[in-house]
Amino acid sequence: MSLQLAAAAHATTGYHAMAMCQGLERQAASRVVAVSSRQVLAPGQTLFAEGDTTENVYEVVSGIVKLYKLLPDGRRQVTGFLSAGHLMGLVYRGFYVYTAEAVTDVIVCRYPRARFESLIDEVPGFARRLLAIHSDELRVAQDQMLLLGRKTATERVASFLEMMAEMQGAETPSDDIHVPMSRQDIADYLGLTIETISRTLTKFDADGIIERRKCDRIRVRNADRLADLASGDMDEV
Amino acid sequence: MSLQLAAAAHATTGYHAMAMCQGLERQAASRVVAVSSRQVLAPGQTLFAEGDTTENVYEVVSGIVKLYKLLPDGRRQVTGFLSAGHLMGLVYRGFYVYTAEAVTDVIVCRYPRARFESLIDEVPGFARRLLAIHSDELRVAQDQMLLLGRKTATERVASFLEMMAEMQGAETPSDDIHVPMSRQDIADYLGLTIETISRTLTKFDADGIIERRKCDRIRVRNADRLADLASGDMDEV
DNA sequence: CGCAAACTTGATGTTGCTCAAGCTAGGTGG
DNA sequence: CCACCTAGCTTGAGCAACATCAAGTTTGCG
Repeated sequence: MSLQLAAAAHATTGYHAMAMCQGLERQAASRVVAVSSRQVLAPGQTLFAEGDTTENVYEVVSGIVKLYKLLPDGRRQVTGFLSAGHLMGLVYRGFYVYTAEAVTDVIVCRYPRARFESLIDEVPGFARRLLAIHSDELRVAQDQMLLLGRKTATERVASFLEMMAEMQGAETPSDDIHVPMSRQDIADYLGLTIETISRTLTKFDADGIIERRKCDRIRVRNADRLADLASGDMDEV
Repeated sequence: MSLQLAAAAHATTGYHAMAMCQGLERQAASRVVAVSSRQVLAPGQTLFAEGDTTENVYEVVSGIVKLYKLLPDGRRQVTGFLSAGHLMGLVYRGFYVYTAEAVTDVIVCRYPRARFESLIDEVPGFARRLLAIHSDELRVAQDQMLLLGRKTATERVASFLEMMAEMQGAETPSDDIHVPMSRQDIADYLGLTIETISRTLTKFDADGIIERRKCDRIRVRNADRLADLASGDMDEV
């Protein structure tokens, strides 16, 4: 895809500045956009699977993608939910370490690996940008290890709700947060079971911390309380 | 420190090629080494703490370092044990996200952040090298999430023993593996308690999978069995 | 309206935690 | 050199948090 064509394609979709290009000069950003193309996914569709050779790097343009790993007997760990602006498959070499699957309708931007890699050396500031993205992912991963290793079920669910609120910009704190993923996805993300997720949400509702509108829509009624629970500060109520 | 002085300093210690310089040209590697200096740590000594501003990047030269995060009430999650060649504090900007503490006697190589960062743009191939290191750390973090979220105590301890064996090069598979960290460190790494670690090792010993020599020395007697347990393949014995 | 999938709720079970007591090894001083 | 002391490890008994198993209930879709 030529630079012009790519620019045109993105212009028609109303999508101009890839998150990956944040902080890059106009000329540099153009070169990154030039090697990209778009792909649409329906809910449940797999973008790539754990163990596949890394042929592309992807950026989420819209929607939510879940990443997960499996054990031989089917136990699953969701390692992350990605919203617009996040990268997947940025593995330096070899194989994807997780499966990526669309949770909602998703649009991703695809960068072929070979061309993507050459940009690292050619585009000024691009490597720094990737390092920044990577180090942020690592920070999130560390937090998740703390959650999985040491937090209680209550604290995990509270942390999850905080994350979802933040993911949605959390304009008005009293606004509904949208939870598009299934209870099973949440459970596999938090290292719990669907029943524990359900019961914990019921308890939060009873305690006036949240209000359950529909199963995929939750209103936070006491954000402070939720934050305390999430951080593990609270002497467990 | 001038390039010559740095080279001399490292020559006298018998330490020449930093792991960070793997794959860099001789000239490029020299420039990286030039900004570095060494630091020695006794067991239990803290290199930097979670929340400190990132002033240096460190590379482990010898010994073992543990990284950990704390919850307000003191619960602890060890996010990694690092051996020679691994990097710490490679956060793109801001604050360390974990505390780094020496487990054994440790020598680290220190790179001041400001000078380190300028190398990213100046030294050819350096950024790629850092990306490769980063993406490997991310892979390890994903594996650890799977362990913490979905593996049983038995599987976790087996995974840990495998990791320790690999960390030591695992020349002869029948060799002793050295476990320099305390039971508390292991427990906080695996999201378990010291009692569970102890009991699980006792069980492995009784089952002929390992032989406990001393509390910090373990011989693997049945590596295949251990590998099966670690991967979660086994229908639990 | 009816069906299926997803969610909630309840009763019971099990893994790993807590609490408590011995044991062991390594270091210290008499 | 050896007895003592302490920190860390092991072992045991009971318990709690969360999982499992089993109904119900809601939601969304054809």
